[in-house]
Amino acid sequence: MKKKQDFFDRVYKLVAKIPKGKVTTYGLIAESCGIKSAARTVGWALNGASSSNLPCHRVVNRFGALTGKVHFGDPKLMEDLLRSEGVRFDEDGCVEMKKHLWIPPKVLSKKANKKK
DNA sequence: TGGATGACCTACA
DNA sequence: CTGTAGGCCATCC
Repeated sequence: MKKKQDFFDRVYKLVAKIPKGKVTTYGLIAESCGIKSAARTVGWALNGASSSNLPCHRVVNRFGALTGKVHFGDPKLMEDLLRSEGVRFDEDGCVEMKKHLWIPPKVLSKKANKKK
């Protein structure tokens, strides 16, 4: 059962590669891992990331809302971190994905090749 | 081994 | 267009 560990590793690496001041979504991470249908599992991966040095605060849901802020221990800390990086928040408490949404190169190539 | 849960997303009515 | 239901993958008990 080391393969599943590999899945986690993918998410960890991706999250760790997220540029500063940018945010990504679970769906994109899941797709980058090869399974867009496993967006939920991605959240689980981050669940363990909460205990790691990974910038899980850069990972948000499709709406750009900090869904896992509670798992950080300090919701305001998540906002503060993103704000510190230059990320702007909406009045709804969502991140400006239009300006800070970061998409993994793999997905970018795939989508580009897929001719959306 | 099997059932239940989870920081989600997509599809259909 | 809005709302509801289902599904997918992995981990935990």
